[in-house]
Amino acid sequence: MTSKLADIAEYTGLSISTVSRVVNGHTRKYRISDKTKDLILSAANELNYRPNALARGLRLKKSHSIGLVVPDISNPFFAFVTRIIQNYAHSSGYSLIVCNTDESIDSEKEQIELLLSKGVDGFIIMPVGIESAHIEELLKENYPMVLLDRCFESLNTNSVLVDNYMGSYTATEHLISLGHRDIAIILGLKNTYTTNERLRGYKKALEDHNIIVNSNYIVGKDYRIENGYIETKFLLNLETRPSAIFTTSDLITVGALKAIYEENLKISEDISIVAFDDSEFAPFLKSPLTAIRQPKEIMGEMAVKLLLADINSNKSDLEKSKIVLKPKLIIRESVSDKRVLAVI
Amino acid sequence: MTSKLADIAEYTGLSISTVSRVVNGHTRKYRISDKTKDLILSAANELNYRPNALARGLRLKKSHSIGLVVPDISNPFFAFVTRIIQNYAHSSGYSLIVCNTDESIDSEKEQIELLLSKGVDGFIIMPVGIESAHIEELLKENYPMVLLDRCFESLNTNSVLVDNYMGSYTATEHLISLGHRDIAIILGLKNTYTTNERLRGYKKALEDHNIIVNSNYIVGKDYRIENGYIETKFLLNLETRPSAIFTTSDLITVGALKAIYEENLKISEDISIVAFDDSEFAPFLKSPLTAIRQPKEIMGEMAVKLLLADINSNKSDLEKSKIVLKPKLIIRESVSDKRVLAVI
DNA sequence: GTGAAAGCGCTAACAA
DNA sequence: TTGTTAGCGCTTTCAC
Repeated sequence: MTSKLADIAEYTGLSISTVSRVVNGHTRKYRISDKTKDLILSAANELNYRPNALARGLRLKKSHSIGLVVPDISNPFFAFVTRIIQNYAHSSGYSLIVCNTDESIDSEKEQIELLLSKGVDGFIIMPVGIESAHIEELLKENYPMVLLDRCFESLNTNSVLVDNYMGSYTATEHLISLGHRDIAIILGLKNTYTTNERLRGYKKALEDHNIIVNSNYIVGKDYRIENGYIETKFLLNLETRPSAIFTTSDLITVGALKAIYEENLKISEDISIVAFDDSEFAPFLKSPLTAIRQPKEIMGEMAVKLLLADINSNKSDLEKSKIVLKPKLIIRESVSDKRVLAVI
Repeated sequence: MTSKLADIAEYTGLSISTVSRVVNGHTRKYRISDKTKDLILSAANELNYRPNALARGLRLKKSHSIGLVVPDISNPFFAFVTRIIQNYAHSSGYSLIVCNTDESIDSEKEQIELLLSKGVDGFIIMPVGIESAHIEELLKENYPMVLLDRCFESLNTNSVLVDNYMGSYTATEHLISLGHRDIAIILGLKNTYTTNERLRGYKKALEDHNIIVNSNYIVGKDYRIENGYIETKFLLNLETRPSAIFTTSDLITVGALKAIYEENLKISEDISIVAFDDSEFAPFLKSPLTAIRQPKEIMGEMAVKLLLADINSNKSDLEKSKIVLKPKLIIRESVSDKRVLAVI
């Protein structure tokens, strides 16, 4: 049903090369006559011609597709960013091959290898973050790449990040400013740049306000709902229960909510909460959630922009850009004002 | 840095064909000696061999990738289903090329064309639904395909659906059973199978309980938050305001919530709501949301399963499967019991 | 057991 | 202004 260049060539009595030139719009460059051009174009239409991207990619060593590696595409944050990336990439003529790693480093390596096989022109990676050797490899071989949302301190890569340190500092300081001193933090995946930065911001805010860091209040190990649930359960049953919890990712927040309501506690009244990552639903929760909002659309667009620049630059020694965006505290009602209570 | 078959052939002094046979695991079939096999395998490793999927695909006319066409990947429902599909496809040896249509039929046609160019082995499509000619085309040319979440009455395709009629009937009947008679429905995209079915279920439930259908109460035109917001605003300001609203998709629900709280109304007390599509956040909303839950994981897995069966069947006259799954009503607290109020 | 060679559909350097 | 041809990396038939 679908035809190839040779079919059109035969049909029109012209050569394959001429047909190729016309269907690729190189008519000017090769000074193809209008007659020939029209003939070929209508034949292409007639014969239902569809270019074969595999053949084209093989020949040109360009597939016009980019590989997206994401930890969990069902997580609202990643889902949103993925949509932005898809849209922007598509409008720039690139398709997206999407790979989910489920936060597994082995899966991540495997997926990258696969994408390499598929001949993607570049990568946008939201890495698991606990290991970087395979990313370094990519870097050494000069594959166009940008790291998104998470990066490695030790690696000089293109990256688009949110200022995790600042976001975390702001969130913690907000709590402190409302009189909280017993503040817990539930962290995501250990030993990653993102987690380290968020922890650093938390600690620094406490220290700056002369609050001693309580290691019992620093918990968590990954980004799943269960982690949020378990750690919140733990915190709520501590002898000296914290007055506030800082959840460092949206799925952790869901787990925390689950645990809090299960314990029949009221948010704000009994326990305050501030979340990293804002959600569409945040304003409509029982206790509208005070949250750190990340500029998701900008992150997505910026990542594609950077990647395309990288792809289209021939110099391998192109400067790498590290773009850090500022998150924003959205104050709602999930944090109690302990100062008022003290006065009463 | 990366090598090809010819490099290994040269390195080992063997021929390209032998190398190909070994790296593809056809050693038995061709009775390759163990010595040769080991030699080649270690050379492949040494030289960092990576198969070129483009060349392979060109030769075999199989790309081991499948095209996923989705209306809005940032919508939690689609995001979740996409993750399931990605995981299952990957574990079956297939990559996913993901295309977002933003509910635009033109975009959908374009994306399908593009996927065809890329030589995908099959399609999983969640179609916009207002037009089917391009899908029919695919069908005629015998491309493996399954329609997911939405389908066309007129087309005999593989499809995995939720029983929209029943879900809608159940939701509406639930409202009626609690004494509601003025029930509005906010619909998604017009003239699509899904919307028609949901409307049909709503109407039938009303009719079965001798409630006259009020056309003022049937509103909505697409799946965006704004649609939910605008239509809810409209409904709430009607002279005879409905006592309950049935929102037929999760983004519509978000918009409805926004409008309701903006009008300073209390859910349940002032206005009841039941939603099609359950959300992680639903239990933690100000008014925990009564919702119709769709079996998302099953839908995703089933779609891949069906597609792989289609891909691997050589007979073009393979029976098409239409799988209809049952949704489930999750009762929470967003619907008031009007019967009690009447008694009081 | 292994190799030579054709060809998948396309592009571009070179020729005319 | 158009055509001839080599070759991208791979699989597989046919030959030995």
